Amino acid sequence: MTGMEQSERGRGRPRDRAIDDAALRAARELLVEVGWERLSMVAIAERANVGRPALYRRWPSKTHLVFEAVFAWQDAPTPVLESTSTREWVHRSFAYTAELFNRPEVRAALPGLMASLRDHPDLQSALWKEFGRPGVASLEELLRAEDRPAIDAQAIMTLIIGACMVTSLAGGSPAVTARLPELVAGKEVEGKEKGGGPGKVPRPQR
Amino acid sequence: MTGMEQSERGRGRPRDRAIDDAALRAARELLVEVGWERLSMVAIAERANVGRPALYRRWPSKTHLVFEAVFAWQDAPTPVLESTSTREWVHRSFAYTAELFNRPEVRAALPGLMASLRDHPDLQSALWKEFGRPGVASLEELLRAEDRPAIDAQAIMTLIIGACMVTSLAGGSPAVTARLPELVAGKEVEGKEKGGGPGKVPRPQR
Amino acid sequence: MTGMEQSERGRGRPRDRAIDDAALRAARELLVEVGWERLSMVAIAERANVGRPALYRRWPSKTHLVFEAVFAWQDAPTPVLESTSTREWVHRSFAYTAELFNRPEVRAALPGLMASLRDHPDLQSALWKEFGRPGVASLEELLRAEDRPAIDAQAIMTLIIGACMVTSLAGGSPAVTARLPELVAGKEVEGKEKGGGPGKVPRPQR
Amino acid sequence: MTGMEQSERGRGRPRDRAIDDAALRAARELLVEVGWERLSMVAIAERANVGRPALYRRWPSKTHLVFEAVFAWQDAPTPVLESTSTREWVHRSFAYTAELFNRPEVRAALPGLMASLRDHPDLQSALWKEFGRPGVASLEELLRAEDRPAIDAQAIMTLIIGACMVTSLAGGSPAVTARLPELVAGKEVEGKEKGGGPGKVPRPQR
DNA sequence: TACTAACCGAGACGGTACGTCTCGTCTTCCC
DNA sequence: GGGAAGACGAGACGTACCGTCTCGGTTAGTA
Repeated sequence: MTGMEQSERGRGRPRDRAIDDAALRAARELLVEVGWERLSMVAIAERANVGRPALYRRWPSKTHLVFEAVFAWQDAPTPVLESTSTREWVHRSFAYTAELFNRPEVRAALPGLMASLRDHPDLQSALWKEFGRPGVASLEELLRAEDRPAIDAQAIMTLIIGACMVTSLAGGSPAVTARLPELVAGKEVEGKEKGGGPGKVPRPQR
Repeated sequence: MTGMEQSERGRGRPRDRAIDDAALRAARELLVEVGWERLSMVAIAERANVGRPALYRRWPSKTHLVFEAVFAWQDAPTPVLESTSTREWVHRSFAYTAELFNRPEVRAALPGLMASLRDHPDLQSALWKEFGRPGVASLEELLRAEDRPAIDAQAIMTLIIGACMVTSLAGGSPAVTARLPELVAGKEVEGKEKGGGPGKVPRPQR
Repeated sequence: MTGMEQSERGRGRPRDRAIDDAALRAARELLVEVGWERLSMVAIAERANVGRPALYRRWPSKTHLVFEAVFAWQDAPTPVLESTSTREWVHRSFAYTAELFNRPEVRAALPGLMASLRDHPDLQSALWKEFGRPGVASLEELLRAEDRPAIDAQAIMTLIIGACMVTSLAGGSPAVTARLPELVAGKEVEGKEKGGGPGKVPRPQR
Repeated sequence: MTGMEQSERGRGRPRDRAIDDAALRAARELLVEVGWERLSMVAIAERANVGRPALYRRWPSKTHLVFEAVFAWQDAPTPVLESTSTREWVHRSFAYTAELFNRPEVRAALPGLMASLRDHPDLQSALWKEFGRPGVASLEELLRAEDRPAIDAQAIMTLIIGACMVTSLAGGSPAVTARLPELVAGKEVEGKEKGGGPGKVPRPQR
């Protein structure tokens, strides 16, 4: 925030912000339409009505562009789930996470995200802190109130995210998907189940 | 007809199984060395001392080849886990799956493979049929013996695979990893959920 | 053992002569249909209902097969042209040669023939002796009778063959083609032309 | 008509003419060294230090490239022969064409080129238009001045090209070759065939 | 107002992988 | 042993994309 931006900025024609937006938008659209593998820079440039060098002036590679397109676009940062029990928390979290991972743009971006997670351990910890933290904190409280170890919070989160990821990427019958929350919520399966609450076993449809 | 279907089998020179093995081995090695992105069919063919057409005769695309290479269904088709209870089955399956997903070649291939799954629906169903099937069958029996719905078998498999995938790619502390099997196996298996304990009534927190 | 002919001839199954014929016929047909460049052994084998190895057992390469197909199939060796003047001889020879070079199988085979002529000087002299000799001899007589050098016989032959070759391979309007014999016959263009004899300018037909 | 057609020219990076030259030169060299059959686009690209796409950007096929390479229309587009009579024109044209068809690269390429002509009709017409056209126009003038039909221009060109092609590929004694121009030029050119002159009876030369 | 640096689209460049094709050989079963 | 089927290594084909580089032309801000 010093005065650097003056000598950096004013020389020559400034970059057209509209190109950034058009490119990112085009990348998101194409990601959904053709997938990560068949996404090409030339296609992005054409859809955005932009020259290819304009893209490379802004992002050093296709990967960088797509990553910004997907992740610098968070309209709603992980809502904190208000719940009164672990069971409820798990069901709500499952619903939210499943919806998130089944958005077409997330489905398209997931593999790339995972590849970068694997290759950049710093992103791994960042992910857990940023993405998981708020929800996990509230879950930990619930667990403590139920005399269960706080470490289960992250484990439950892992199960939920993993299951939603697999379902999103490799498919999975609705009957199976419907059983997942109950299995993770676990425990009082027979204790409270009777009353037809949220734990009611959904009818398999196929 | 005269039984022509018999003569259909032995016609022409049979394929050399050694080529299958050499190609799969080369794919695994290269996957670890250069990663999915820079893995090419010509490199596989060269390392395996094999012509490129011989590869395309066996696998319709790079994805199919790598898919088979990393999951190696041929020599050890997902060992059937002999267990006496759901709990034991889950623990064993977790151990096996975690080991599988932490092999370097699987870690290298997984994201790219998942990106390609979108374009190869046949692999999507193959994943479930070939990979999960044998173990799931034995699990279903155990579940039936414990009066639990058979559909849980696939759901449990989903939880295990998903959790191992997340752990493999996004990291995860050993303390968390160690809790996963227990959470999936559930607690009521042997003690039938004694009483009082954590299962009683969830107290509202906040 | 007794006679050598036994060990040479009688061992194993004798080759099927019908395969030779079918292959050569298929090669000729395909040559006409798709041309020398796109002619492939697999196509010949398929059309002849024959395995590819059976072809390689008989001919060491595609070139050998096609050459035999084209040249071991001469049904009528260069007819000797009986004429009473150089002019008449030239016109008749042009008609015959043009017809020959416009046969589809000759058009298809010509380039290959020329390539082998270029590469095998012995074929060159053989060609002139076998193909040109009979006609050239009669032309030399006619020339001598008209007080022209005998060497012109070969030169005239060269002009006729060359012109027909160019016309056959690269096309050429009928109006042009029709003028060729007159130009080669030369000389008495205005002297004897009047009487509407064979020198009359043919009408272009298309 | 606002002059937009002007701005059409300079768009994008202009093609590097040095690449055209390097590719054509490489094609000529390789043609002489390995022949038409074993000439490959990749070999041309390598020798010319050029990417393969750069070749396909310029020529739609190997045939087109070699066609241009051997006839080299670009730097010396069939020199117009300035002559004062048909006779002189024919002699000069024979000399030029004979030299052209005896260049090693032309001898190497001709048969393969002719085989490919069948599949590339555009080259067939190009051959007549680009190769024969300029000279034929000047010849037509000469013919008109001598009261001969203009159509003979193309016919004479056909005779010259054909004779040179045959001589180049199938050989031919020098004595025969030397007579060719005289036969095509005809004798009546200057003396109008009347009597005595050189047109009377051709003296045997050698 | 004029200069000038950085932008812009179009498109050529070298490099490289793709998946297909054909060649000539080799290998297996069947006759 | 001949014959058909078909796999094999080698390698060319033509296409697509990557990331870089020229082009000629535009668009600010500074002089």
